[in-house]
Amino acid sequence: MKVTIRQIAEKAGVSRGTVDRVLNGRYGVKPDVRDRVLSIVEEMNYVPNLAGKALAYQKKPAVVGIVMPPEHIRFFDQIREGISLAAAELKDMGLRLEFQYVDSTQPEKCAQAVRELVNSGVQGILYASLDDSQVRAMIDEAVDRGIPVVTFNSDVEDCKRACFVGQDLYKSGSIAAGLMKRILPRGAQIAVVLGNPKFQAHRVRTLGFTDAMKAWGNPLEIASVIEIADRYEDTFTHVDETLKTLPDLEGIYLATGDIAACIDALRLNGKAGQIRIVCNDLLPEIEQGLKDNIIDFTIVQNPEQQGYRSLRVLYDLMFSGKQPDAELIYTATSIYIPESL
Amino acid sequence: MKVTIRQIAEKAGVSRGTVDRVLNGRYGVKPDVRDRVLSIVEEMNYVPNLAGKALAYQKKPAVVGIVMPPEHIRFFDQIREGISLAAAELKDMGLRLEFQYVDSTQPEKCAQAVRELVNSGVQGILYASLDDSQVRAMIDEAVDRGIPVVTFNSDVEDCKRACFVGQDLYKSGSIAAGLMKRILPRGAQIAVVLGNPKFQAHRVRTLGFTDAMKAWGNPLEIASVIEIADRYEDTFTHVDETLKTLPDLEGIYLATGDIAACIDALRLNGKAGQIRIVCNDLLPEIEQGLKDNIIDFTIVQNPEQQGYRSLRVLYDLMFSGKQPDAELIYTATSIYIPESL
DNA sequence: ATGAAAGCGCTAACAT
DNA sequence: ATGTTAGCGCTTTCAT
Repeated sequence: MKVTIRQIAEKAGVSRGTVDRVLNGRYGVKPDVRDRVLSIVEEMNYVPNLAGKALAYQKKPAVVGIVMPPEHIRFFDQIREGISLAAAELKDMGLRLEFQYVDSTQPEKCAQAVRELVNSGVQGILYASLDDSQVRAMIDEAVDRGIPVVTFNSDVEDCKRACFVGQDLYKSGSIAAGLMKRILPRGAQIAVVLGNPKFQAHRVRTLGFTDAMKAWGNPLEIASVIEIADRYEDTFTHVDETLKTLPDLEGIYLATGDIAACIDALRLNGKAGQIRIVCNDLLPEIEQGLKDNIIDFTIVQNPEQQGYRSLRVLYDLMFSGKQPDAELIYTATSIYIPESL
Repeated sequence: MKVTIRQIAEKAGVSRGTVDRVLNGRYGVKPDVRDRVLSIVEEMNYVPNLAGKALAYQKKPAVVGIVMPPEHIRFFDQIREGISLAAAELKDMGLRLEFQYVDSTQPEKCAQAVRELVNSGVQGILYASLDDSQVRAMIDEAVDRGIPVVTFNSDVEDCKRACFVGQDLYKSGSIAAGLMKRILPRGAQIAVVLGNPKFQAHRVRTLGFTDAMKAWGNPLEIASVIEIADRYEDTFTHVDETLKTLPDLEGIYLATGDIAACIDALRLNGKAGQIRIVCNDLLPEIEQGLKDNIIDFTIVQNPEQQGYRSLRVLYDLMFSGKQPDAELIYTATSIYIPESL
């Protein structure tokens, strides 16, 4: 049978209330009693019963603050679905979600969102927004105040967050390289649309791609790396120019960037369907591109799983004190073709 | 605030005990009281609180019986991991797992396993074994006795099971076709190793593959379909013979069958790495084949997710009475290349 | 046939 | 500083 606080209390010769105080770090316990209880907890391998906790939390559920981009960012739709699924499963487990939608281009806004959550008394935070020094500082403060933080989809590095749930970006780049190598003849010219080097995701994917190519002795020729291609116009202009400069181009890897712009540039140059395209994620325009046989492969990062797992990991942390299995929890990276839809 | 049995009881002018009896279909409630309670339950949109239920079930947890192949079948390792993960999350939710490992070639043994679980009083069953008339009959009996059954990984069709959690086999075949089409030149000769037509998985995958090819106007020539290739010897002999008969063969799709045998046959014929191979799943020999660049692509069905979701769906069914979202719950079908490992 | 009440493990308000 | 106790929602035993 499982160990309960009652048994701990008996063995320690104190009341259940005291054990509860010790376990939840509340003030008002003599240090020696505290230590005795803790050692017994350790010795008996006590793990709290979640049903019991959940029931006790019914009146005032623990609040999980979630910082993420606003609802019109479609990429986050699937992530939100994953969060909803986990939330539905945890509906009676004593937690309540509080969303903070922030524009992820503004560092202060992001840090401010975390600050507000902390001040409003949340007991756990899920964060998917900008990686910035102000944000890092706020996350560290939250953790110091005993509020666990889990980042998802895009990480905040070098801070005290418990873990990150998201994609292995480097692997994503390597996979793209592997695909290109398989579908193009040796020596073919390709271009890489890096996107914006300020973003870790763009950089690391490109690195994974170029490293893999190098490791294979460069079976393909990376004839152009297009940077600063974030918005439609940038991307269109750059891709259009590249297509004109490099008439023999046979493939494009979009580490990210505006896919619609790339497709439009291809179409305008009469190259749609002729140049092999590998990109990331599964937005509506990418599904269309796959169906139209303009995009050959897209590499997906299981966003629903990212939402689902991050909430579960945080719940475990908050209610069981269970540390995540790893600091970086990667969701499966898989390859989609039109037939996958 | 949530509706509780207490509120139902008040509104119906009965005691909580009576409401409980009605909700759990226990005998000893006058029909008119019963109806009144039920209509109020309906009207107030009552959903049981899982923490409350879980706590009440602590003393004698509900037993989930799991019928699956024995532990030495490595393919099920990942599925077992998924089940374990779900079980860990549900550890305090009032259930206990009871495994029944059966040889999935023997219909009576499989049916018998289900029978024993039912007789031993389990309250839910997870089944992943043979699809057979005896099994179907036993599953129907279980369901008639109020014990929900969920099949996973391989379905049992035309029976009263609540749902199936597993792969979309037809899509898996189409994806294989899509890959072959992309990596081979038009008109190339390929072979399909069907495996054993007795198994639905083998048949349906092959059908998905050939249907897709047909729909595209047969860009590749299916020069040979190898049946009855279950064990090493069969597969080796057939593939070896095919390689000798068709010297121009450029690709092989293994809907299933013994991959090691296929690789050995390729090696002995000096064709390893020259003929493009697409297969299924991620067994150790397939990982090796990918790394050695003998296998080009493998199509994976997310077995861990199958284990995880099937247990969660069954739990919802048992404790919330929540019907699954669909009768067929498909886990993601994704494509792996060596870089995916 | 139905009501009353104890108990599942934990928390928190109240006592001491 | 520590003990006591009343719930949290549901099941189940014991009365009636």
